[in-house]
Amino acid sequence: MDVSVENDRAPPGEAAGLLRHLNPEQLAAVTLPAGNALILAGAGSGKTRVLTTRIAWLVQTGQVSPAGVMAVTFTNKAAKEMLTRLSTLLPVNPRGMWIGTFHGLCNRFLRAHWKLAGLPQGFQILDAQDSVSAVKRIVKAMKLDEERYIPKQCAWFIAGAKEDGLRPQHIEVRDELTRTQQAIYQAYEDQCQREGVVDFAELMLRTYELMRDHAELRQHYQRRFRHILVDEFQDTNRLQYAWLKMFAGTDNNVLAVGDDDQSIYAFRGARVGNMADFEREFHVQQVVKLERNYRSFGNILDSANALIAHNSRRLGKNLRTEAGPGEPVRVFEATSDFAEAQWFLDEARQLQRDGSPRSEIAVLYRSNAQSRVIESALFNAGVPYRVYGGLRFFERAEIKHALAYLRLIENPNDDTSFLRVVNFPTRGIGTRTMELLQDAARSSGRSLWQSVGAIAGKGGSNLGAFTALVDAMRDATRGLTLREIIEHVVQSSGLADFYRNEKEGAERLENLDELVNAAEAFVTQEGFGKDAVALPVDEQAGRIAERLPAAVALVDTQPDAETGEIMSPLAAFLTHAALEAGDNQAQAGQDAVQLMTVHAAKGLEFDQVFITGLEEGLFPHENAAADLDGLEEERRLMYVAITRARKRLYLSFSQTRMLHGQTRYNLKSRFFDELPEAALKWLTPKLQGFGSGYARDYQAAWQRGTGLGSMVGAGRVVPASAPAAFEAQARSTPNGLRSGQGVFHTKFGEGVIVTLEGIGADARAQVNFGRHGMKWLALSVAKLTPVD
DNA sequence: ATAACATTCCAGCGT
DNA sequence: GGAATGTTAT
Repeated sequence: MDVSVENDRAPPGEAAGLLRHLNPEQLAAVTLPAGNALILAGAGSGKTRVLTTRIAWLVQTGQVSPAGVMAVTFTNKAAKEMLTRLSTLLPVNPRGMWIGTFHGLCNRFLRAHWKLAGLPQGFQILDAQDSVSAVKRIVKAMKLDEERYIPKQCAWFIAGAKEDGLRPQHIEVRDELTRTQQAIYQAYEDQCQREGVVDFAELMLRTYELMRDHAELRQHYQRRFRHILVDEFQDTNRLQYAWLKMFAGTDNNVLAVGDDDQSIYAFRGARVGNMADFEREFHVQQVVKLERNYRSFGNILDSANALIAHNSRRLGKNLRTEAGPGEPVRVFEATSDFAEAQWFLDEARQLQRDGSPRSEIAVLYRSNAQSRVIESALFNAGVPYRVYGGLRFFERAEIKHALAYLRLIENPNDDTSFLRVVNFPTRGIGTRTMELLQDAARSSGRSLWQSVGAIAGKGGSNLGAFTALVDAMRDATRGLTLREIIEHVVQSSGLADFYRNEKEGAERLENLDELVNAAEAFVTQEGFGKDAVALPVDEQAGRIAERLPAAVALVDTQPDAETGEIMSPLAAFLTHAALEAGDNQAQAGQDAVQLMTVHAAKGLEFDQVFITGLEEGLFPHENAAADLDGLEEERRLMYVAITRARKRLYLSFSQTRMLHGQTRYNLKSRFFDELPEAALKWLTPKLQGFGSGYARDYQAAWQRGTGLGSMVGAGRVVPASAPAAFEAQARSTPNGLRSGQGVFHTKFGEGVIVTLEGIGADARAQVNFGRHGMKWLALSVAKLTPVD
């Protein structure tokens, strides 16, 4: 099925056609001569186009066969987009190439070499949740204090260690804390190995180690992938960089595309420094800068450029456009998060009336919790919207339950899945029984499943029934289609009945139906099985295998004699579910307003973009604003947000906001001071700040309209208790100060009163001074001047 | 063993 | 304002 290179070698004319629409810099990047190269690609400069055209050009000019290409991305979306675009550029089936996310490619690699990697053939992948609960079990089993060794933090520590390429024995033990962390890491690793599961970081590390330790394997892959292209290079971590070196060897060509100004993942180990290291260690001769922006108008770009100029340690890049200044950047100050949402709603409606599709209107925010207020406003107004992020489809509880049964069918030793559903729906297996079982498993070093027999006499009859149930599922589903398997499991597990009787179960039942649909879609997706095992297919057709030393079995797996499948559809689907958490809402196709975090917006663009919640403590986030590195990453995040907009950009902030269930008073973000005044248009009077007229009107309008906020249909309930925030704000004290008031302090500068306490000489105020933090001040001493 | 209730903690981004 | 835990009553 793979087409040989010779047949695809295009006439020169066709290759030239590929290049027709490129600007000079893009053209230079696409047609770079052999060698390693770095492309500094600014936002909206046609980065994906350059990457895909480069691949197509290399193939069409006969410089590489499709099988010799590896292209790595971070997100599934980016990988998919690359595949789609390539298929329009090339007459070749791009399946011969390795195109995917780092983790997806590692999965592919480990599926082919599972034996060599010391994994069971049907190894399963733990997502972040699973990983935390696995650590939790360890901490419990080791009888450690869960307050001190917080499972989430331990999981974070382990992932961090792996991303630095460190195994437990490499952890530097300095004190009791690190000693215990090391022990937890070791126990976690043993447990994963026993259960035949790997977490995300393990996919990367195991692949890296396998390449490092097996010369023949390494040579094979280094001979195969002549051209390696890496997208979003600024987001790579230490391990990914080492991994890349391992695949690249010394003779191959690596094209790294990145933008240091869009590095927003340092918090999870990304090293922008990899770009400089790459330039040095890979002897990069050519650095191409793409600075021509085809996305945004001038005012938007001016804002982005001015903002990011406040960062130090940049590689240096300035976006420019020939599109003219366009609309000014509009700035709005709201009195509350509710008012902010209401204002957005009004603007969005106006934009719609002016002819914009809803899907071209995006609301961006720093953290997921902020979506709720905006959702309420849209929901009450009946405006369709779509939220990205938050709870993803495969992360929903009911879906994870169903997947757990399916995983047990594939691999009964998966203790995480066992624990998830052993008593769900409830079948009379309580904590006492489970403790017995876990003790038995621990002392014998076997899985929970294997230990069921050991405690058979001690009230374990229900346990026996459970394993019998799963065994029966396995028997009953043998030979069925994936769809039938899932339908059967949802029924026979009792999940369907359970949710049918639940009050709020209707939506969960729908999701379970949706799971069946997802499976169906997965199966019909062309060549799903091949995707997981493309390597053997390549080998069968290819020439490369002949050159391989016999010592290394390139592929551990023999295809099923009957079906030719190397992986069962079920196993493949479970892998898919773990690696692609999926979208959270399946309202695909409908024209809807887009809601997402700034992180999720990276790589996307919209005609109209609203960046909301631009307040000190929120954006920049208080956990990041403390040190320079953190602050600079926040600024890059803001840069990413701004550069999403094509035509119009709106920035908004609010004086008050509900957070942790209570009202917080925030100052406007320092980023406003870093934007060019000439590009901005304040919709509310600037500097007059607190309680300005426009904002009040919106507030009043909101209060009039509320209370009617009845929700239609089943689903979430939207609180109608917004005005509470304003009562608190309006409450005055005898000395003339009130909470929510803007004040000036000679030392700390501008701030907002958060709380007032005490009377007379005892009167104290808690004031939020933004970047100077929250202070308690004695009013008899501190000189606070009202600023509005 | 389980359901109903009370309490605590959290809300920072993702493969 | 919600999930996830801990506690109590059946």
